[in-house]
Amino acid sequence: MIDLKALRDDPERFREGARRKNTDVDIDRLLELDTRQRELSTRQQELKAEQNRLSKEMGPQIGRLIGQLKKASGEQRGAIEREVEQLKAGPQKLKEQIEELDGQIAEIEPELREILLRVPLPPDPDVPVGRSSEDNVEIRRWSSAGFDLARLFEDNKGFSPKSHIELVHELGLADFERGVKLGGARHYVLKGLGARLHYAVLRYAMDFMIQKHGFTPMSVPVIVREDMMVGTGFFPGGRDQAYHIEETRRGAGEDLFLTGTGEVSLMGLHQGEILDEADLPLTYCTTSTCFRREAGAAGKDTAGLYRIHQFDKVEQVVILPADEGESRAWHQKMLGFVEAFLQSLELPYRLLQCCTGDLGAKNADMIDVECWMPGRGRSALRADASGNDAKQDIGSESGATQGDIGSESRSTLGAFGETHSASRLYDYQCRRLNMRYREGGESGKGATVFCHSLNNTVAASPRILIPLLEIHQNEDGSVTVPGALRGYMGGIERIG
RNA sequence: GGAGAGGUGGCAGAGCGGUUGAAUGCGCCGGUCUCGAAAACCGGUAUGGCCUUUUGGUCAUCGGGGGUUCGAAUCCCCCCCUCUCCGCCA
Repeated sequence: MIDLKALRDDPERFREGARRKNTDVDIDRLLELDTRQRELSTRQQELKAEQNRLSKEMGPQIGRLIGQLKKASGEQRGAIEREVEQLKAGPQKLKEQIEELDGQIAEIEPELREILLRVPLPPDPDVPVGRSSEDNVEIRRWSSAGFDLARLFEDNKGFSPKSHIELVHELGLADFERGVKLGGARHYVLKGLGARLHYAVLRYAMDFMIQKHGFTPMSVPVIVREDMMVGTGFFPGGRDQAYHIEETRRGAGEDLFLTGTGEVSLMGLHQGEILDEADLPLTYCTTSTCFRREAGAAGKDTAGLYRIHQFDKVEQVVILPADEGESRAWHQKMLGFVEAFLQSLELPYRLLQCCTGDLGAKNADMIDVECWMPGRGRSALRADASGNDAKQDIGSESGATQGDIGSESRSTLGAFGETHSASRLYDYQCRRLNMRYREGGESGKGATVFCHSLNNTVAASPRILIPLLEIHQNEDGSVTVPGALRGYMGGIERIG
């Protein structure tokens, strides 16, 4: 949530921010409602002050009269009762006026709140302006020795690559048919060494963050209250993306939601708390199962492990004092962790500076990491082999960007595919979550300040298995397990 | 799942229709005393909003929401959470 005061002071900054983010939000309406709301509540507040004053006076008087009433007889009673009624009449009028204002305020509040929750955080001035992911700007790319991203996979390795779909079929690592039988479309089963590889990546990613970078591991709920979804900024905008557990429909409890990322619970941990500045920054990581409805993605990436309803993800989150420099520095650090992680797995990747149109409401800045997927961006020719829908063109949807290799050969193209996303949010999330710290430490008298937060993926599997299998495949159809994972695979060096 | 007890300030804990934003203790901050420290004593110590140039004023908040009342931490309703006992169980 943005700071309403800041919006009053400089509405143009937020109008421009929304424009750059390609977001349609009626800021003038918000200002209008805000002004009206403040007028009404100021007036109401004055009435309440008067009411409180009267009440304090009347309390003892009425108490005394009621005492008399008990002892009084017949005629006296009537006189006393009338006196009490008279006393009550004054505040009664105030009460009616207050209630009327209450009604007026209640009328505008939901709309005000709804708009306020949707006003995006303005992007930082150095974020390139653009409309969609097409306008994202590559920052740098990395590739392991012996693999040249400027050349085709074939030219690098001397053979034509298989897609991960073919590989998991042939090596018996996944079972899509039974996944769909169990959970419907976009479900899958990882089996045997496929499952083992999945867990190996997750455990390695977790240890990487804990042991190398001192992050605190957490095991957190994936079922959360609506507050948490709103507080972390996923609602109301992303309501369609979350699975909704409608407990109230069975007449009990409150509705709950399945989280689409560990970020929700990691950030929600300290909701409503005032933290000790000495404890900051808090650095947390978690492995959690993530659930996404993929609403609006019908027909996209229907085959394979790319876009699915359920996956596991190691997520990193940092909560720090409010400081732009710190925020920027940590953003780079968190990206650095991911780069080192991918390099240790010998997975070529690139960093993409997301443009303003691709940021989402809560980010001031966002940098995506995309891994090179040699089997991606290929036409139906190959996908056909796995018995899946032959009409789709896997390379043309958002989230994947065609390699700039310039080859016309459809069977050997390859593409980058998004595997990580590093967000910098300033106080947008912490303001919603009411998560603060006291300046100058625990015993200080400093003001309470909203924390800043950042988050980034460490590894999301099975999506990360796509480059892992495709990059490390061998000509004989086997896949070499990168050295970093062997310890988590019982020493297995090669699959198949 | 059944029965009961409870949720109050940083913590513990009183209050159970009016003068209570809230006793008291602990903690914390400042001061007195002291060469210094401790002890003792004195004073201070919630969060948010709105109005105000400063000073200050005012409203809201006693798990959350709604209601009764001139007036609610206190009464009523719904929900959430915690604890105890019984039952069941990974």
